[in-house]
Amino acid sequence: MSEKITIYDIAEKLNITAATVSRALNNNPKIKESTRELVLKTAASMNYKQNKLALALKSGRSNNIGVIVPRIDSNFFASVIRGIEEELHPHGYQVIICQTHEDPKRENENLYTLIDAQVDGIIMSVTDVTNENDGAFHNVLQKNVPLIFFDRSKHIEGVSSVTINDFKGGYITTKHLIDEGCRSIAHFSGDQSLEIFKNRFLGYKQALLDNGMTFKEEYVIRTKSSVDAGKEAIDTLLKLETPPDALFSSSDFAALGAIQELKERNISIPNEFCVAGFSNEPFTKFMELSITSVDQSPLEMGKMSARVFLEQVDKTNTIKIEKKVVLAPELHIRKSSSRTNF
Amino acid sequence: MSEKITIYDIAEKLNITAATVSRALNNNPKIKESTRELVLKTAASMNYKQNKLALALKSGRSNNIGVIVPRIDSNFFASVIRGIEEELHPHGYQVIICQTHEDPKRENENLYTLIDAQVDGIIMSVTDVTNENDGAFHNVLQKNVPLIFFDRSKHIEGVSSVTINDFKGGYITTKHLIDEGCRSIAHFSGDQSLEIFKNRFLGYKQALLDNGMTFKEEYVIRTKSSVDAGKEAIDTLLKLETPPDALFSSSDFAALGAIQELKERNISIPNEFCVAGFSNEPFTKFMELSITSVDQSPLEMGKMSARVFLEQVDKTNTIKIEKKVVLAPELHIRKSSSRTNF
DNA sequence: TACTTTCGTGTAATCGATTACATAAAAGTT
DNA sequence: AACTTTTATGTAATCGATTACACGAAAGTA
Repeated sequence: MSEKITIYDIAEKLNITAATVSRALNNNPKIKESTRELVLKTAASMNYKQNKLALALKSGRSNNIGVIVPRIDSNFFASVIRGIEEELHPHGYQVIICQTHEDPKRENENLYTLIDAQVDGIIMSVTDVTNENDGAFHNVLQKNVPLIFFDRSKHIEGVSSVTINDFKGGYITTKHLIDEGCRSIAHFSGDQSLEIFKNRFLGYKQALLDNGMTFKEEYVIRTKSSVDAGKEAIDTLLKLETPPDALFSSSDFAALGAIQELKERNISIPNEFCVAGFSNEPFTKFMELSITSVDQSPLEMGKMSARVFLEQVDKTNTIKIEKKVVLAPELHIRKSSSRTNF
Repeated sequence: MSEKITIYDIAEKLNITAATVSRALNNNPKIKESTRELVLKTAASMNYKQNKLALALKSGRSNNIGVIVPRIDSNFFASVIRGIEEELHPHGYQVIICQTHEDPKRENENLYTLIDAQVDGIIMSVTDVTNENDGAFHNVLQKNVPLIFFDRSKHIEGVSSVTINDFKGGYITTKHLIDEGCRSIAHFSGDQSLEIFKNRFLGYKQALLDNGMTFKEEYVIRTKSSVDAGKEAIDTLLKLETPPDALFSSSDFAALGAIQELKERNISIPNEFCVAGFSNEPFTKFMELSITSVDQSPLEMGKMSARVFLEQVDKTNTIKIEKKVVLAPELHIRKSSSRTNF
């Protein structure tokens, strides 16, 4: 019933060799037109399907690309993956998904597994920069498999990356809050070992200094990216002697937590307190009190990563290309920080 | 540099044959303990990695499973995929993602591509039941590749499915609205050719009838799953001679649109009007006016689908098993429909 | 001692497709 | 006619691993 038709079956039926069949199917110009047509017709009638595994083994290319993300069920990562899939699909690549759950061990394991599976490239967002076990990464590079980081990257020679300008994201958001009249702006930061959070913080700080405002260490709180973490953090800030009157959060979820807590205390947003987040999660624009946030254009990031991969995949044996693409962040100003008009 | 170490390299180094190396690596009991240890040690020192493609070609199993979804960047599908990945990862399977964008042509194409890629199984959510081109599906079944539908399924003999009890979801939600004192409940439905929407509608209708309320055709509106579609639809309803005082929407997004429009008209929720959605999208619980919604436990649905696949994958040559798993929906009651206490 | 088992390893086919090289037939050239 | 070139196809190796079968050596049995 489930007969697997191979080129040998076709060859046998037509009394020719598999080599001829293969050539006919691949439009090799050395094949007589009549035989080609005959082979093509026979192949179709026998419902022949090329075995990609055999092809992959022979050619050394699997036409699969691995994508490693902390988790897939976050709007940001899902959108990036969507971008990657859409850009790569027309080129015949399939996307294999791996999750790390922020565990460096899983990250290494995934890298090894993907290499074992002979993927033609790996696009990933790093989990933990402090992961000292570079072995897995070097294993990838040594095998000449193109490696591309997106969003969260690591400094490894010969590795391309697609990120957004997080510094600018932090800067323009903070500047916006200043423009709205906020005078003491706090910041929720993330794991400072990750470049993205460090740069958002640096952009925030620079914007303060450039606009004649003082930077206060106590206004910077390291939080996890969750609603509860945001509630806790804002609580700490409000207990200060001189509490802030605005917040730039590196996480939309933490920003939401802060907003919920502020409302609880009857602090009016945006009049008494302005809030801005980061990532432009879908809910930020759905809220009644919509939340200002920085968009990272994840779809574009995914597509760009895929394009960088495509550029590299064929040249992999020549020179190591190291391409750093930096996308521009886009601030979406919404009610949570709009004192002027809305 | 990027030397690919094979069992032949190990064999050569040790002056034995590749067969022996293979057997040693696979813990074949016929191998002398000393040789096994020697091979294992040498393999490790040479950094040998088994070529999965060769293995796949030989064994006919790729250890890849294909997942087809309309789109990946929706919380529901992303969560299902997460569940699948987490359940299958320990078994050594990799997950290949395909998107259909609700296009039956893409659906067929993806099916063929996955079969070409020799996946060991396919887990999918159908795009369009009216898709008459069953060829792709039968091609899968004929090749004895386990096929599992989740959420949106199609009636095909020999195909297992994992769904939720949408009828019950519609029923309990409608009953809840009745219990809150609503007397004329409207319904936003989706594409009635999809079982899920038909069943939610039927559950809604039955709940009305069981509770002595009249079912009105004019209260049922077919909408797309978007905020704008919800706004439009509620507008239509409010123009009726006797407008409804509650809404059960098959889509959270449409429910949100309705809520935004109701607020615009200063209709108080939940006092004057109750709203409930479906899918339990993250934003429904984040809103200040949180939205009542039916949870479909997508993570569990993904895991269950994966388990059904695992059950079938080995028995595929024996009897065709057709397993229908139906998960229970869970109503999350929130502010948008809670008149009593919150 | 002669014969049978057991053990450990080698030989070679196989999975399905591609392709360098060889070769026979056809066509072109002088 | 003799020779060269072109065309179309066949032969066989290759990608890397697995495994049925074969076989020599060691061990066990009578």
